Amino acid sequence: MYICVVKLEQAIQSNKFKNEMHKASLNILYTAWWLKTQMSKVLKEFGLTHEQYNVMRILKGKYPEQICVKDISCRMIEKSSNVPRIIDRLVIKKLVKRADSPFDKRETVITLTQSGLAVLAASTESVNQLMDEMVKMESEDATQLNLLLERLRGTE
Amino acid sequence: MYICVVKLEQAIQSNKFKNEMHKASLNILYTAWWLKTQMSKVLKEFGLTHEQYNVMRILKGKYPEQICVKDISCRMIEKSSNVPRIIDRLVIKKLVKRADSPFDKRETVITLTQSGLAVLAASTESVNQLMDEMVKMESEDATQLNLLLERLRGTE
DNA sequence: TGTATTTAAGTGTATGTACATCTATTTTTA
DNA sequence: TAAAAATAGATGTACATACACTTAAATACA
Repeated sequence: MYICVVKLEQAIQSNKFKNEMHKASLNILYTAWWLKTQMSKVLKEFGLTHEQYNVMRILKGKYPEQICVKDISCRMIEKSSNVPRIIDRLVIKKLVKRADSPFDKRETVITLTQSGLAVLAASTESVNQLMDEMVKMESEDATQLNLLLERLRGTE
Repeated sequence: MYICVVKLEQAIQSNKFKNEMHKASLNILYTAWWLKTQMSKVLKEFGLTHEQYNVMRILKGKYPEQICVKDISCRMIEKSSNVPRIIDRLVIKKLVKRADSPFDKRETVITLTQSGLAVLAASTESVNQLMDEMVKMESEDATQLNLLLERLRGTE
């Protein structure tokens, strides 16, 4: 499916919004879907899903330290992600390794493999390139956007 | 799982952002997940998922006119939604009806039932109430947010 | 110290997404 | 007008989400 660049009204074929806040909610949901879809296209070339990529990024953030499943979960953007299952698929592709924690036998610790590091580096380069091409926004606008999103969630 | 109100850095336990735009992307994804999760809690009381609710809202927008599956699809926020399957579940719950189109035998037309209308009205009231309590934002801020999201997607 | 509680991870199920494919139609066009 | 192309919807599969439940291990505490 081809996704052309369109305003929200065109994208969802509606201009009946209760108010600006209602429109903003739909705009956030649509923009999130748009971002994920664009990124997924690039990641697919590396055989990765958006969520698998997210887990790998988190592992890279601590590399070469090992990190347990719970600590990955609490760093996920979507908190209800089922991390053990995402890891299952990364293990099959030999991009990460599972091991028992030496400190707590309940925990499983995960590490990127050499192959995982390589795939992550290559895919990250493609993703960054896509973002540079796709997202046309000044740094000040991005800062303002961050401010407004935090305000919306009531964190200030 | 309890979702407390937190800044992005706390939410994903990271403050390593490549730049403000990178942070904004993650912020959009997180805020979208947060909005969906909060709404889903309310909708669950009515036995509805976020996507089922979205389909019903679209049907309401044209009611009492019937509308075909394709026209629902192109109004969905997430364009890759598998609308026939969402409708399957609404049919089982007798909230919508399927019928053959009299104009084009390939098409299936969908309408809300009386029960569907009632459930939609009640759930919409709850959702609106939630939004009023949850989202603390001035109308001017919402307008600015809409402007920035459109700018990010390159539609101006 | 022994029992109760909590915690970590994994697993089962219903729902949804992303994408490919199939069938029945309608539209195009040679 | 007959064959080819396009379209609408349904369906199959892999992956993910949301949430409940299980098991094993660690921690709390009586």
